[in-house]
Amino acid sequence: MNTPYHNNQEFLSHISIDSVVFGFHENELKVLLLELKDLEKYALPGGFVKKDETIEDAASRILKWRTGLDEIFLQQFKVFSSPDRSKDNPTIPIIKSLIPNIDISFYNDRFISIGFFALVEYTLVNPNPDELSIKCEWVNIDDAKNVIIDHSDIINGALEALRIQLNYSPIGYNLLPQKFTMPELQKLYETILGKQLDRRNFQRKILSYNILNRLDEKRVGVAHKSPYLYEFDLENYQKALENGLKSGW
Amino acid sequence: MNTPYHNNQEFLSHISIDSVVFGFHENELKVLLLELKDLEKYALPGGFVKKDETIEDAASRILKWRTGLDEIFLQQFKVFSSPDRSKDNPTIPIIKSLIPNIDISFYNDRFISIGFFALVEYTLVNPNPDELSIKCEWVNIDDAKNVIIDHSDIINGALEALRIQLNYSPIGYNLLPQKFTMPELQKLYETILGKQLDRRNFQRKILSYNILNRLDEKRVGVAHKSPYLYEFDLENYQKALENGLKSGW
DNA sequence: ACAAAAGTGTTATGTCTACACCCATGG
DNA sequence: CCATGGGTGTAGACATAACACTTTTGT
Repeated sequence: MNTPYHNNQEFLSHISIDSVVFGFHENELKVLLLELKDLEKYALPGGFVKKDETIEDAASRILKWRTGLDEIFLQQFKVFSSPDRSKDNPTIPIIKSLIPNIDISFYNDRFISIGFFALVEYTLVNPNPDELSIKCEWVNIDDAKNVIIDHSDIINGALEALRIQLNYSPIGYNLLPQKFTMPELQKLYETILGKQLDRRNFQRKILSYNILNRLDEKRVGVAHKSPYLYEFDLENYQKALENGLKSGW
Repeated sequence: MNTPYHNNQEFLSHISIDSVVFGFHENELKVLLLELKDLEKYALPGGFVKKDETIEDAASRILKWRTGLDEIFLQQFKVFSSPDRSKDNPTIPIIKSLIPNIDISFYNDRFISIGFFALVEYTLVNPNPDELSIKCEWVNIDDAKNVIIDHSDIINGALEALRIQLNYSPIGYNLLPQKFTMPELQKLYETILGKQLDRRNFQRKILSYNILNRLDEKRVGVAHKSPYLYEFDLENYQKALENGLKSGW
């Protein structure tokens, strides 16, 4: 079988992409990580840029392979370029042992990595490991610690970018299932921000954007009072994206 | 004389840097552009990344060469990667004609460009052209039109990033001389944002950040009532940078 | 019936907006 | 002395923060 790692001559040298894929499940913010073979370390899903595609197309292609999803919300947020990051990359021995005849010089070069973050609906993802990894799985963001190279910096940078993004666009649409409750949306915000928010003030503020429709349905089978279900009002949601949520200056 | 264009084997292939250097003068927002030889086109100051430096160091080195300034406020904001951007790069013929024996294949490769924006104090800059350009000069941002490749996109992206930055940090420090008046600071904000602001509300908001000291001096020799001079309170300014200006959520 | 969570409302506080007035300066 | 811009203040609209009561559900 041909994998991306064989055909390194179709990629641009020195440039890689690493994506922090965020998902939300059971009130926890998760990140998609690969567990590498023979190491007890994790890595971000990443890859390289083909000679005729944009970095956005590359990130999209890579994540389609990892998650099965088309049309992922993706955003570049920072380039990571420390010269040290290319030293002692623990995936190189794995590649060498798995593909003995490979031209390893491509991987031994210095790489500058473009960081993307992605927002996906947890339940739609089919995590798919590659030949370097034993598994691809969701990890709670607080537990995403034992990672290679500077991937910890990349994760932190992505979270920071996500927090800023929260002030400019209504993030929930990409992370939640179609129907969701107000407390679920609030938990999402609280988890991203890492702080508690007032229930009533949160609801008022979110509703003031006019991007949610309350349905005539409630979440049943849950303990205590049944909360209403909401969905995003796509038309107003698009408008809100164009105008931006905050004025600032 | 040896210039960067000769020694292309010391650079990473496929990766370039383009910087949008903002300055503020006579109530206008300016951008530093190079006028290319034999073309009636302008280009952003840019360059390549050495094999052992970060992109931030590269951007800093390149701008030191162009402006004479150390310690420039610099921030990466976006990577530009359209495959088309490497076709018909009008600087390649110039390089070829100026340096006949050069290995042009480096420049003929596809380049992905990392966009930075820089904020500098206009009066401190000594614009310095390179061998490809007849001059390096300040151009009003509205007149920065006749530029090569996608440099127009890069300028627009930088301006957008600067506008967002305005909500997170007090920009004026890097763009204004040490002493300045409130109307000057306001004009800077108005120019960046492209809209008028209320004089009194602006002053109140800026002062509420507690990052300015009003001096016992006024600008003299100017028509009408003499405005007070202000300077940044560096201690509080640093604090404000750490905490961020806006809470948002 | 009770505990726990959800729906809804109120009040105080602060921030933003839109103005009006007086003052100083150069012409 | 006057036109122009700068310094300062204030009232209303609006947003935010803090908090209380009622309702619904599963147990």
